[in-house]
Amino acid sequence: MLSIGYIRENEDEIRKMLANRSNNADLDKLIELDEKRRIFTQEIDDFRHERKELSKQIGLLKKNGEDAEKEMEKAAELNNELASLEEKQRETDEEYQNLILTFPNIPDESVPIGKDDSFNREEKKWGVKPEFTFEVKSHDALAEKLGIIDFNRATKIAGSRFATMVGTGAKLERALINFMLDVHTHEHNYTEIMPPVIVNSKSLTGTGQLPKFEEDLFKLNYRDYYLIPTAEVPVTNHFADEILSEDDLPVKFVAYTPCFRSEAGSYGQDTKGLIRQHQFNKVELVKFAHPDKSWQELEALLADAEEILQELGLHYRVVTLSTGDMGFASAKTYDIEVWLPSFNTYREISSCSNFTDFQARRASIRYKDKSTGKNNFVHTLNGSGLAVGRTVVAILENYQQEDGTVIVPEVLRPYMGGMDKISPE
RNA sequence: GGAGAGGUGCUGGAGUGGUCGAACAGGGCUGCCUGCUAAGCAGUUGCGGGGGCAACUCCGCCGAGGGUUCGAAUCCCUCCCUCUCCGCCA
Repeated sequence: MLSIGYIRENEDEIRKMLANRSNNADLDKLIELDEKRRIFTQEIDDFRHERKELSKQIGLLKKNGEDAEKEMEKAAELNNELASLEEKQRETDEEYQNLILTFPNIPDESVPIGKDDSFNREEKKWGVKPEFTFEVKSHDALAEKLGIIDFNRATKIAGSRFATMVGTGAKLERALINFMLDVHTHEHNYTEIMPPVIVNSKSLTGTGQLPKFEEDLFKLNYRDYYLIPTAEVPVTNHFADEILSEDDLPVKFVAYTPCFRSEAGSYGQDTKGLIRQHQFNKVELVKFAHPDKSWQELEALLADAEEILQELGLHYRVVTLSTGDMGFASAKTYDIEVWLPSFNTYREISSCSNFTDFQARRASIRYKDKSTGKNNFVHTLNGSGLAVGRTVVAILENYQQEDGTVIVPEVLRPYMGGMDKISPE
């Protein structure tokens, strides 16, 4: 959420920002509602003040055994007027709240301006594209031949966009999770946490998935419950409605969770294989940072995610998402895209963002400034470190051999009982 | 799921209709004192919002939302959460 004070004072900048993001949030309406809301608030405050004074008088009069009829009538009249004002304010306020929640975060100046992903800026490449002397197979073809992923049975028991990992496939998935968690906890000093994977709508509003993106979520038919689309939701909300000590910043968490996405609106895209699933595993990095430090924390976060790919020996590039391609809550997003030979392109495997105070404001996550004693909003950041399913895809495709076997990257072998090659089960 | 108890400020804990944003204690902060530590003395100490250049001032907040009343932390209703016992269960 943006600060209404900032919006009021920087109307032109906000208008330009919305255009850059191709967002049609109604700024004029917001400003109008804000003014209305403040006028109502003022009037209601005045009425309440008057009523308070009257009530005090009534109390005193009654105590002295005097007649307070006149005052009580006056107070009842006041209450009538108050009630109608309060009703109007309630409506205005609700409309205002609903509207301001649909305003996206302001992109950082370093973000390229453009309407879609063609305006994303490539920042760097790491490693080299693997060369193949034979025709490469797609990961799903390889996995089926090896008998390590069963797509058909997953479809039978759940539906499309699900997969069952079998034998070495399941072991590879688990090895990757453990490897990633170990690197981030032991080498990068993140604290591992395992949060609920079901959350309420308040949490989803806090991180920005609601109210605008409800159709992307799986809503449970029980209470106000949703399956998480990413660990960002429960982990960022870990400190919702709390005030942290300045000395505790930055707080760094790493969480492994399954993630659930409806993938509404992606019909026909990536229908084959593991790329786009309703359920997938992800190791997520989340930081709560001091506002003065969040940009350097973003660079560090990106480096932490990159290291996983480097240790796995996977070729990738880093791009900065353009204003039109970046997420609603983000001020700046780096995508790490891994090379996938069968697609002959780079595909997103991690997304690292600085949300500045946008989520902190929605979820009310603050820290107490030591020098001023004031409470300020922290900055929140997160990034995949990494999406596990897509890492499996990248390993299968990049390490495939002509005979259909797959070499296990060295760093994973200790996690796979020493296995150095995946052969047919 | 059943029976009972309870949710108050950083913490403990008073407060059952009127001047209570809330006694008291602890903690924190600031002075004084002090060889160090501890103790002592005095003061201070919640969050959000509106108005004002400012000193300041006004409104809201005692789990959440409704209701009764001139007036609610206090009374009533609904919900959420916590604790104890029982049932069930991994």
